[in-house]
Amino acid sequence: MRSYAQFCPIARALDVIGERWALLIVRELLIHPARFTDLRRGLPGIASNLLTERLRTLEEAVIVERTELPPPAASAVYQLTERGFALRHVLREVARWGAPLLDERPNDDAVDSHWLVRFATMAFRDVPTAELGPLSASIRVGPSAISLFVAANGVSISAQPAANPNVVITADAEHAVALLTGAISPANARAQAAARFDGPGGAVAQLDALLARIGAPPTPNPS
Amino acid sequence: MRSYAQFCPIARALDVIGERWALLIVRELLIHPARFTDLRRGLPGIASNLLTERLRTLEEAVIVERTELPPPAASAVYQLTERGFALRHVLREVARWGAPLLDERPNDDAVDSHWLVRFATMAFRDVPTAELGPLSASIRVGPSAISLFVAANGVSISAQPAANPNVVITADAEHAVALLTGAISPANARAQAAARFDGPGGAVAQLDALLARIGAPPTPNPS
DNA sequence: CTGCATCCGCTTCGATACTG
DNA sequence: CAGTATCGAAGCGGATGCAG
Repeated sequence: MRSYAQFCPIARALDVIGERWALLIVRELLIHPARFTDLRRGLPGIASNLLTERLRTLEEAVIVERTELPPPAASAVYQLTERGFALRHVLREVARWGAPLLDERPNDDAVDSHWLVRFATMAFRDVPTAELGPLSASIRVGPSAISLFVAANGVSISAQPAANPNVVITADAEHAVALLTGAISPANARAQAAARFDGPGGAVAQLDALLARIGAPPTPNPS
Repeated sequence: MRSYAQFCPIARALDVIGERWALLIVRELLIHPARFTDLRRGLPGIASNLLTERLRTLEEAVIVERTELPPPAASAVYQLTERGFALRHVLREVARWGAPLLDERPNDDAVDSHWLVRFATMAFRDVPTAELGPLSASIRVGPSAISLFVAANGVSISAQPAANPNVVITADAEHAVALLTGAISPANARAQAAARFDGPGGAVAQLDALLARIGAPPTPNPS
């Protein structure tokens, strides 16, 4: 990409991550390391040569690392470096900003629940669940729905609908993303009628506790 | 821009703000509304037809608003809508991520202090200064330097060096941006030897108090 | 199958010139 | 000052080919 040639942290950042597809590749790798073909699956429409080129650029920028797997699986895996992983903060804000757009123009793109799985995976990755669960929950956002299974050893996420979830959370995309990125508390979301939690009070309380562990609200600073 | 056609808040956001120059235009407008030519000045290298087209796209996306000024100044001003202003959170994270890049490749782009003025302006825009100041400070980052004038009615920022600043803050770009976006406290920055505050203790304490009002540390959540 | 490289038509960008 | 018009260059998207 042509550089903006400006001595400014934003311009410098965009020199590296401003190219088409670059942030979406990072988005994919934020879930877990992936192979070339896995990435293509998650990025419908990308030309293979472009993916090759982007991966090279991201490797040069020390955002992505290419690792050759040992012989049994003669293949290469791409994963984020620490600097690449730091982009989760950028993507979190991009997602928060973009979520309302999903509610506005809900239905012309291919709809699958992959995006919800992604956010749930990121949200619950390192959240402690001791003393919580076992319980199951479903998150419904328009046509998308995923399942959560909370156990003492962590939260597992599935794109399949759960049989009989203890709690069903229903929200629009904006507030689902806000909940899953810690921008809003469950109580607050309910107070605004922005989310519904259907289920027995005890289970809802447990989910509240779980969601509260995702993180603090966004920085209120004016920068 | 061609749409990613994916039902995902990140992809939808990038459909709108992922085009070349788009976020830099928003960056300019975050300081204050600007006219076409003001924008060109802040975006060296942009072609005039591209700026025209981007402004139109951003207007359609309800990020930018075009306002015709009344007759005396027969001109148009571009300013951010609320949705556009909300992009400050995205740009804050982009800046935090990109700041270390400035320290790595310090010196091949045109260097001016405009970028520091921008961050300081954003940082101190709505910060209360009652009981603080009057005092002056200088922030030095490599070849760039700006001046701060703290008074009871607010903080004014200048790209000119102050004559005899009460305090001189010296830091690398990474930590200067971290300080000005509230990602790190002054005490913490000094403890890491990431920033120096030179001046009498009383004045430094006042600057500490000022910087502490910028905002809380970044959200620690793992999304 | 995975991980590319090459070719080609199309879109977007960038530089410059020009106009109300 | 605030754009529009033009045109070559670069980047993108899709198809295809191919080695390991």
